[in-house]
Amino acid sequence: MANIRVRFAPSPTGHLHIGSARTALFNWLVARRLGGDFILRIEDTDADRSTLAHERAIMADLKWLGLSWDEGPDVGGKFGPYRQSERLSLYKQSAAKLLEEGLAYKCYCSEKELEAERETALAKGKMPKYSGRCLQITAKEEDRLTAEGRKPTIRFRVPVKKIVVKDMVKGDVEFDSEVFGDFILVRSDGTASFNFAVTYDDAAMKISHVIRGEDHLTNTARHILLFEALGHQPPFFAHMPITLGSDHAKLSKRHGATSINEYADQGYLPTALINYLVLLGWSAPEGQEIFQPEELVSLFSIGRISKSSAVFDIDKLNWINGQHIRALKKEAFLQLVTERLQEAGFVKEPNSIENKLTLPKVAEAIRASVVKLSGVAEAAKIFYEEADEPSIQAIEELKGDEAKLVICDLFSALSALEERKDIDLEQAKDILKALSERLKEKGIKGKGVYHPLRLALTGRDCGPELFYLISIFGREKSLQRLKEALQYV
RNA sequence: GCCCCCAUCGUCUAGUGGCCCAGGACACAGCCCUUUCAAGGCUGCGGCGGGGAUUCGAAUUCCCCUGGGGGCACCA
Repeated sequence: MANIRVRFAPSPTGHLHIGSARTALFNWLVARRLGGDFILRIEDTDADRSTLAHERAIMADLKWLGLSWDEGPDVGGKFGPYRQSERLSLYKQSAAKLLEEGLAYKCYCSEKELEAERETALAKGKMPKYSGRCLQITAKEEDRLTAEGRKPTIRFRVPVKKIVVKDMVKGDVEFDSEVFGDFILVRSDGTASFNFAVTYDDAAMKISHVIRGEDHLTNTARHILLFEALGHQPPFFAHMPITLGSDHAKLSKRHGATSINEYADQGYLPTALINYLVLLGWSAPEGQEIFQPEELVSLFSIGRISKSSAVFDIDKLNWINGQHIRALKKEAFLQLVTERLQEAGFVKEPNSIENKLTLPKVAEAIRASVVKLSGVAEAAKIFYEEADEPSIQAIEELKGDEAKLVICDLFSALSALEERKDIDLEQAKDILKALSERLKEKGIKGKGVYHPLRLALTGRDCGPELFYLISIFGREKSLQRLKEALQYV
C-alpha cells in the first residue's frame, strides 16, 4: 500500500481531551508503524467556538505526549492550508461544481421551518430527515425567496442506495441512505459544514486511512456518498470504540479530569499516558502491558483494536505511571523530582554543591513510593521540613531504655565522623551495619534498633530506608535530630 | 421513536470449533521479603448476559431476546 497518510483533525474548542488524544495516538502509531505521514488539520469551521488559543493548547498537549506531525498549520506541507477556516474558498468552489452537476441544490428553508419538520418526524417515530422540499423549487420561487432576503444553504442530493462501510475494526456495516436526508454542505453564511469540509479535505489531502471514533460511523456513510460525488475513491476507514466513564457513559467533565494537560499537571508521565491510552481498546499479541512509545510503534496494528468500548480506569493508569516512573533513567527522574521540589519551594538552587550531592539521593529514596509526580513533594518533605513533633505514642516508645541505648549509639557513631564531611550511601549503610552488630550483642535487634532511630530522625513511623535518611541529612542534621529526640527519653 | 455498533472476572483484556471445567493485568484479600510505608515476589477471590439452532464437540458460527453504547443539527 503506497503513501500511507493519516490525519488527526481536532476542533480547537478546548484542551486536548483524553478521547481525542487516543484517536491522535492511534493515527500516529499507524503512520509511524507503516512509515506514513501524520497530518494535523484544524477543524475550525465553527467560528463561534474555535479559538487560536485552543489550537495552540492542543498542539502543546500533542507535543507533550510526543505525538509529532509531519504536516500541519505550523509546519506547513504540500496539501495546505491546514486550517479549515483558511480553506473556505476551496469548499465554495467545490460546492459550486456540485451545484452545477446537479449533485447538490439550494435550500431556502428557514431554521424554524426545519425545526418544525423535525419535530413532526420525531413524533411520528421516524428518523428526522429533510424532506427535500427545495429540490422542486422553481426559478420564480427562487427569485421571490431571494427578494425576501432569504439566504440559501446548499444541500447534498443524497442518492437513494445502500452504502457499505468497509470498516477495518467493525467489518462491513450497511446503511440505507434513505434514513438520512439531503444534508447541508454549505451553510447560509457561506461556510462549509463539518461533513463537507471533512470529506473535501480528506480527499484533497490524499488521506489514505481515516481512523476516528465510533461516533462518526453514521457520518461515514454520508462521507462515502460525498467522496463518490467528488469523484474520489474513499479512503480506508477504522472506527475505534469510544472511551467511557465509570458509569459507562461517554467520558466527560463530570467524570473528573478529562484533558491531557490536567494529567500532565498531576504528574503523569507522557509515556505512561500513551501506554494506558493504547491499552484502552488495543492489546499486544504477547500480552505485554508496559511499553515505551517506540515499542508500540513496532507492535501496533489496526487489526488488534477491539470492537467494544472501554471504561477509563484511573487505578490502572496509576499503576502504569508507577511502572514508568520506576523505568525512568536516574538522570531523567532526578530532573523531574528537582522540578517538583523547586515548585514546592524546597529547592532554591538546584545546582548548589549541596543540592548536587543530595538531590540524586532524595530522588532514589522516594522513587518506589511515588505514583504520580504530584506526590514527589509530599514524599520528600521529610528531607526539607522540620521533623514532625513525635506523637504521644512515639514518645512512649522513645522512653524505653533500649531506645535510648540505640539513639545514643548512633549519636556517638556519627559524632566520631569528621565534621562537615558528606556521608555517602555506602558509608551510611556501613554505619548502620556496625551499629546493628554492636546492639545485637546487647540483645537489641531488628525493629528495636531501627524503629526508634526512624522516630528520632523524622518523628514518623514510616518513610524511606534509614541509610537514605542519614546520608541525606548528613552528620550535623542527624546529630541535631538525635539530640532533640533524647530530650523525650 | 428510528438507524447503527457492541456484549468474557468490578475494570482493561487473551481467546477466531477441540490446546479453555477460560489465560493475563489492574483493583481487592492473605502470605513472604523488610525497622516502617512503598516497591517486589507468591497465593487467593472473581467472568463467557439469557434462550434456541448448527456440530461428535461451542466463549468461539447462526437466529431471537435482553442489556449497554453511539448517531439522528445551518456542532464537530
